[in-house]
Amino acid sequence: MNDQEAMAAFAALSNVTRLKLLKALVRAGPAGLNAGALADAVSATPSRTSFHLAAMAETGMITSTRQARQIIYAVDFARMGEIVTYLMSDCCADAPALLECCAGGAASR
Amino acid sequence: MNDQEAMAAFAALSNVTRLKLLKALVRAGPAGLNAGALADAVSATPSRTSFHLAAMAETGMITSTRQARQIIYAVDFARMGEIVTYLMSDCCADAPALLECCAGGAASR
DNA sequence: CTTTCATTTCAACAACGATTGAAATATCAT
DNA sequence: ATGATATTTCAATCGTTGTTGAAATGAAAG
Repeated sequence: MNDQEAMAAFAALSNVTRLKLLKALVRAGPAGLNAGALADAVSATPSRTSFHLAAMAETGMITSTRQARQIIYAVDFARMGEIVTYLMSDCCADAPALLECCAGGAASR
Repeated sequence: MNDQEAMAAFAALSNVTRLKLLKALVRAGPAGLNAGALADAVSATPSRTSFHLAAMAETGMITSTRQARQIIYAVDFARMGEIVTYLMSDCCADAPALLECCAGGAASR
């Protein structure tokens, strides 16, 4: 994960529709959801949903696989991990004050 | 940290100049750096630098304090921690696959 | 092979973000 | 006060991103 990839990932996270899509996909887990269901979940038109899903897939954050007539999207958790890691180490140089939030923070709440 | 604040933070991270500024400020640590030094560090005009610093300060990512003629900027590490935490828990629901990157990942590399 | 369903692509337009250079503000020294 | 330094603000411009609805693609069913 280089700076450019990371920036693209952050850009993907800075839009309401895309953030909602990610949350819906996280909730769905590895099984994923099809485009139509996602459009419903985030109350967006098919075209708008497709546009944003394509943007997210471009960053590697999510994957897409065709299943008959539908296209199933799912979170790539490994890739999401890379993004968090980038933010912690590459970007913030493993600042001690930041590592705390991880040690006792996210995991335990 | 709510969704809107988080999105603003991610937007702040999705621009080369701002990412460079953050990295420079992380390197500088709690002492921070003045606007001029930051402009030099990231090879940007004063006006451009000021514009982006204001955007970053708006998100709470950095703080600014006047010291005589200069304005010193510094990373708010607690706030950065909140951003990481948001990404891990609020956004990704503490997905097990993600927590790994934190447990053995960022801290040890 | 036509119809139906699911999704994407496209073109047009509106909204937003970034860059530039010049002018304004703030602080200190003479 | 005047001048010098540090930084911000402003208006103009430009490129990028988001939205819309209509048309195109792809896959299955009759």
